[in-house]
Amino acid sequence: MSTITSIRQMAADRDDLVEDTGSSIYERLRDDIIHGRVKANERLKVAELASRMGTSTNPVREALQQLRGEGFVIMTPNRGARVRPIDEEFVRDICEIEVLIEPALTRWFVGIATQADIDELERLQAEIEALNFGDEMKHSNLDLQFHRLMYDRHYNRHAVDLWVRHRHILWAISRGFPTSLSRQSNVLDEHRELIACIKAQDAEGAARAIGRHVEGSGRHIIERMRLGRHAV
Amino acid sequence: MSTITSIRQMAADRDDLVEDTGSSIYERLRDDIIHGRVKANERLKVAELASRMGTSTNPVREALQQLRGEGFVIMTPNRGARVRPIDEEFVRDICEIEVLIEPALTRWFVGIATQADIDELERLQAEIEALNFGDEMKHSNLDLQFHRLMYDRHYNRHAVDLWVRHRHILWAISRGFPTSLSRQSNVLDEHRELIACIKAQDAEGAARAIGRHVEGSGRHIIERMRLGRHAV
DNA sequence: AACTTTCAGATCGTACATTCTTTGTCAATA
DNA sequence: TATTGACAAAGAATGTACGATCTGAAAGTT
Repeated sequence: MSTITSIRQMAADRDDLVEDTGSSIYERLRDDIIHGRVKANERLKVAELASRMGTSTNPVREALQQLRGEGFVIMTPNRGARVRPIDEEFVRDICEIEVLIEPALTRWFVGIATQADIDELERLQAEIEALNFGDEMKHSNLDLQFHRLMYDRHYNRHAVDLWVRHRHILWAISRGFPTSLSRQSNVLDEHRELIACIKAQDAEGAARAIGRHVEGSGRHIIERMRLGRHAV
Repeated sequence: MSTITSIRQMAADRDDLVEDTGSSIYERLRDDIIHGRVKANERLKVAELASRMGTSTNPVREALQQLRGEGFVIMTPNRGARVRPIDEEFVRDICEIEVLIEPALTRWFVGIATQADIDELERLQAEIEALNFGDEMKHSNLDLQFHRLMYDRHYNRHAVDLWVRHRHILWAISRGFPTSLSRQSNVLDEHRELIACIKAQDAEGAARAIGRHVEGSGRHIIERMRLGRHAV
């Protein structure tokens, strides 16, 4: 037993110098694409990436295939992979889809919400307001919990998965961007209105509120992208 | 060398009875999953698949990664891939998403449609009616052209890609299933109503029509799945 | 009975071979 | 002389083979 753990430890130590923070090749590549560290439509050469990542070509190839499945790279036969541009259009497209999906998920939630759910939403909202955008990471987590509480029990797993993926992407893009004061107050307002509608069993109102929420969030991200072009 | 070719030949011969029409490994795997030829949650072993496909393991691995990106298989580290169940729920989930997306795409199309577009739609519709569901493949192609004409120029490439993917999946599932007479007439009616709304510049009406179209199509596929559970 | 050891089966990583694309050079022609 | 075409060689993607590592379960040991 001790031998096994020591071997594992050695492997971990050996990789520390290449800074392998548990992040897989897939995640590193995706992050590079989302944050624009690789230019749009740039060609991704397997051998080059492999040497950069400190591995052989196979893991890179598989990561690229996965990214292709998710639409982050575009592959043409015998001609390799190119990065799909992650620009304002991309964000707008995703947000427009979410403007369609999230209201539907929310409408359904209004029908099944219990008092306990509402209490939990208000508790999270109170925590968010108390934090007041002090810690980006914590806020993001609370916000995630807030929306997850509404969507996680939905029967349409496919739609929820889509939402999760889109949220990951948007979060990765907007990470590091500061949230404007105006957007901050809007976020709080929209959450409060959402809770009020759920309390009043007003499904349509809740749907409209979440629609505005998503749209405002998207607009804010796009504005930030236009300003600070990757303040990594 | 001759040994290798003979081995390949053997593998090819063995698979000829499963019809190897030059289709890629990815497509074959995806087809197997969509058509339920591999059971839900079944484990997919690369070596086994490789020999079945008559190739080495690497192409299979990459195909699996791509399928993972698209959500058809679920992979856990060092533990391989499992099949994501493709059942009525899956179809319902996809259709519900399309019920949200396609009306939005259609609404936009009404705003940019030219007389030439309408003429082309009517031409395609006339062809569809003339064919009258005689040739499944031809009908599918015409129907694809019909909807593609409306969606292809949309600015939201992400939404259109999603539509294309979903349509491929649904088509793969419903291939081989006969279309009931009632559904046939409904399809024609819905197309006609759609064209009428576009002519009249009635965006909302067109959106409602396409919504009913998608919903009816989904319902029909699910009914067929319930009936012919193994008409492979 | 619980824990450890062992081993087969499968995944993951590396190295190499093959095939296709692309690029650059050189000669032939207008 | 400039342009085009063929052709060779480099570059890169795809496929094959094999070794290393991990998992799961069945054996044996205390």
